[in-house]
Formats: sequence, C-alpha cells, structure tokens
Amino acid sequence: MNYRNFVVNALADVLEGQLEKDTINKTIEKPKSLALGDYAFPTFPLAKILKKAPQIIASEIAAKIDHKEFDKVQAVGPYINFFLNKKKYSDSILRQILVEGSAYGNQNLGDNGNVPIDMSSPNIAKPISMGHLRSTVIGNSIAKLLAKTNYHPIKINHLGDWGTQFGKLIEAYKLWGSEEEVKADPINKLLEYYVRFHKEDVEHPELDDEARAWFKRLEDGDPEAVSLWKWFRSESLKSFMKIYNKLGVKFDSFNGEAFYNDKMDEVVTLLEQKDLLQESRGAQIVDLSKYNLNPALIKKTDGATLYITRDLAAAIYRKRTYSFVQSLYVVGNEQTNHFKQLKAVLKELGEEWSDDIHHIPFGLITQGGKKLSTRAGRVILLDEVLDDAVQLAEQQIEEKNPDLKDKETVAKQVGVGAVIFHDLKNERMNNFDFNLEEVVRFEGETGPYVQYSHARAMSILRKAKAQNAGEVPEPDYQLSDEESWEVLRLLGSFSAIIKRAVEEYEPSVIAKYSLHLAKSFNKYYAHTKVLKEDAQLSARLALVESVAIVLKESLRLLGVQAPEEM
RNA sequence: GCGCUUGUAGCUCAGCAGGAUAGAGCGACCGCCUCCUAAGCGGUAGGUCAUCGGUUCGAUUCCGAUCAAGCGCACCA
Repeated sequence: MNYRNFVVNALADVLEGQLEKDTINKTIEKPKSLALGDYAFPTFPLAKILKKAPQIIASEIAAKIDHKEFDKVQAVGPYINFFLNKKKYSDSILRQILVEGSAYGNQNLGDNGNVPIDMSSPNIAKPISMGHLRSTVIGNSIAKLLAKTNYHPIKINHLGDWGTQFGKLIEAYKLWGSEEEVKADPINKLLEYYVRFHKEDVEHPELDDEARAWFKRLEDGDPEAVSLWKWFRSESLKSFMKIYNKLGVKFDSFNGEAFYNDKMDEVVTLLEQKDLLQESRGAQIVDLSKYNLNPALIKKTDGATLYITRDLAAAIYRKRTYSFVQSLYVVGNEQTNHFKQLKAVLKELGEEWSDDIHHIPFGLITQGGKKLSTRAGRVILLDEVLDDAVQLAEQQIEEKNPDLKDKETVAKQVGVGAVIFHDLKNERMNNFDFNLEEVVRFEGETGPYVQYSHARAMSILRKAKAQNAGEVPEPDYQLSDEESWEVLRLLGSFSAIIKRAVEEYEPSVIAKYSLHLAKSFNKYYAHTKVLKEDAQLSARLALVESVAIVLKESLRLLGVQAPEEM
C-alpha cells in the first residue's frame, strides 16, 4: 500500500490538471517533525501559475481536500500538511508485517538475475586485517540486500593466492621453516618467514634469485613447488575459515588469482586480434587516453602478466559462467583507477556489459592517522579485535545479566555484532581511524543497542505468551497514540529503505534505519505499558511483534545476529 | 601538476532526487528503576553547515572557483 499516493490523488483531484501527478509526487515531502503531519505539500510552485500568495493557495486547497484517508489536512503558512488516518494505517501495516514475517520488505528488483560479488579477498600467508573486514562485511550485507530484492548474489572470495611472493615464501620456508611450526600456527609462521626473508635479502640479494627460481618452478608445475604452494594455501584457508565462521560469512567460490593463470593467454590474444596492444617502454599496453586514463599495463617488459590482465580474465570468465546482470567489486577506494581501466579495456574490446561492472569502493582505515602497513608493523588483526569484543561482551553480561542462559553464545553474538555494526553504520566512503574502545562500544548508536531493543521486545512477547495475553479472536490493531505513531511510520517505510540501500549499495542505510526504529521503540517502551489488560492489548502486542520482526530482519541484512535475550 | 573522495556541534557522524526553527550518538552537567531487561528513557549546554560566487520564490542540499585533508597517478595487488 502506497500511502503517498493517497496524498497525490487527493491533491490531483483538487488541482484538476494544473500540475501533473508526477510533479505533485515530486513536490510532496516528509516534514521533519511528525507534528507537521506525515506528508506535506509546499505551494510555492503553484504561486506562479495561480498568481496568488502561497499561503492563500494552501488554505484554499486544504479546504477542498477529500478527508476520508486522513485524520486531518491543514494549511500551515505556505504548506498543506496531511495527517494519515492512524487507525487505518496501523491496522494495515501491522497486519501485513505479522502475515509476512521475515519476508516483509521483500521485493522484486532483480528478476533473479545473477550478481557475482568480488569481496574479502585476503592474501595467502598474510593475516586478515581490519581492511579485509570492510570488504567482507560490506559485500556480505550487499549480498543479503540483493537476495531480499530478488537478485541472485554469488559471493566470490578472490584469494591472493599467486604471485612472486610465493617464490619468496617457499625459499624462506626451505631455509628456516618446519612443518610442525606451520601446522601449529600457519598464518603467523608463514608471515614470520616472509618478513624474515625481506629482512635478510637486504644483505643477501642472492635470496631474491632463489625466490625467483622457486616461483618459476611453481609456474612450470614442479611437483615440490606445487605441493608446498597447495599446502600453504590450504593451511591459510583453514585459518581464514575460522574467522569467516566467527563473522558468519559464507562464500560461493574461492577462485582466486591462481584460478585464472590459464585464462590470461586468451585475453592477450583477444587484445591482439582487436589491435589494441601497443608496445611502450618495452611493455605491452592498451592506450586509454581517450578515456582520460593511464594506459593499462597488460604485460611487463619481461613478458609477465599483471593485475589487470588477470582481472580482465576474471571479468570475462564471470560473464560467461554466470551471465550476470551486474558484477560487483567490493574493493577499497584506492583502487578506483584500476576498475576504471578494467571497464575501459573491456569497452575497447566491444564488451558492452562492461557497463554492468560496478566498483563498490570504501574508505580507508587508519591507525593514529596513518595508513595500515604490514611492513611498518601497523596491522590490526581482525581475529584479535573479534576476540576482544567477545570478551568485553562477556564482562558486560556478567555485570548486567548474570543469570542469562547460554552466556557464551550471546557474548559472541553481541561482541561480533558490535564490530560488524560499527563497520556498517557509516557511509562506506568515510575513512575512519581505528579505535578499539569505539568499535566495541555497547551503548548509544551501536549494534548491541539494536540487539538489546530486539531482546526487550522478545521478552515482552514471551511474557505475554506465558499469561495468554492478547489472544483476542478478532484482533483490532488500531493504535492512535503519538509514541506508537513514530514506530508505525518507520515500520511502514522498511521497503523503501531496502530499495534505497540496494540501489546505492549502501548497508549504512539499513544500519541507520535500525537505530531509528530501535530508538523509537525504546521511547515507546518507556512511555507505554504494553502488558496491561485493556482493549488495545492485542494491538500493542502486534506492534511489539512487528518491531521484533523488522529489527531482526534489519540486523540479518547487516549480517548481525539478534539474540532473544541478553 | 592531474584524477578520485571528503569538509555540518569539543569528538564520531545523519540530514533520503532543494523547501517550514539544522538532527543524533559520544563526552560534560542534571534528572528517572515499589512498574514488561537502566546495554534504557528524559532534560541542559554546544553550530557564521570550510570560504567566496552562481542558479532558484527558496541552497547544508545543485553548479563553479578557492582553501584544507585522505587516496591514487605504468612494469605490486
């Protein structure tokens, strides 16, 4: 039910063609305060046409409006304010949410079209940092939003599992490593070897030659090199999976860089056939000056391929395999140029679907105002942050609700939820400086605040059930008080919020919405006793249940769990 | 130098295709648990919306310039 149309139609009837319906719809706005109604129509645009003062037009129109869908229509200065019929609205919204349950807000924007999402993509033998968290968590939420709007997301973890660093890693392992060490603590040990390699090769440049030789052997399929590579990869993946399990993120594909090794020749051939390759400073490039971009470097002077060559192969592979309607890359803002180049080269190849490729950039995480860097020792390990958060959640539970059952599970849900929510709460593009206290905060505008609001709602519903409250045969959900109205208006806007979030690829829209809904519900909770035997009991319970449903669904769309008690 | 992104209260940020007195959280100060979880609710203090122009009946919102910050700018990914 589109309530905005009531307003459009009511105005169109009175205006009799003086303004197009479409124009009326665009002019209608939501007042900042509910005291000024649910919708408002400024009459300034009419002033020119009618050659009258806006104030006069407003009161003339307001007098003629058909009132049946509204509690009140009044002119205030140059505005006409519309107050929806609260009883009708609340009854229809609550009824709809209770019937649809978690499917409330579902809509068909995607016609089940495939949308591969390139996300997370950590490097083998390096730890997962806060930077990867952003890509993982944003991608995961976008995938859920896409599914909610009837797209078919395919989450691809494009692992950094190939490259000259594996030559270094093998050399370092052969010199200083051991199987037991790696098995005990794969990521840290592999990283340690890698770091040591970089230290020692300053004084022993011959190490680099050895490393190059090992990578060459790996490329040529030497059994020892390949089996070490496979082993490093699988050990790394195992420890990555532990973190993904903590976060509750699943992938549909782990095809990383290595997967495309045998698919790059074709790209080069294609570029040659279209006569796009040029030699420049000894390298093979595609000139993109007509796009106002730097040339795309396809092959290095030594003939080796580069990042963009691999991504071209991946883009083409994804198009063929998934026949996608959109292809997303959740990758940091600093790679914007790379994706522009990628799309431009595809365009040059005549692949019109390059327009369906969207880079979803996000801002940088810094520490102490400086960019994170493995080499400079500025790393924030995601695993440690998650563990800290869970531990703090445990303390919090001991303090606030020591009798809670299944404390451990709830602590995980709350701790991890706080971290994920913190990352998604603000616009993707905002940079932020990492601050542990800020990330694991449980009060104010946080994930736990939303979870707590949900838990309170669930608590009321449990109590109601226990006392068989509100079981009226012909329930009437007509609420009309001010506190519930704010909640109801938010509940009613859920679909529009989802639409906006998915169109902008912006999970923060959902996070902000969940905070607003939680806040309005907490206000309601503080002002209104729900479990009171009177005529509106079932209506109030319907409101509480609807809030619980929508809060839980909002959190789910963010990849955050909603405990029933906390 | 060029390109991308950002600039709103002490701090972190909202402000949805321009519209009625610019909002919230944190921090500070002050209230509220004989009542459904106080991880909560309420109040006070705090802003020339970076600056200057332009478009418009109307600009925090759109356009341009300037200033400041971050990130990129061919043989890493």
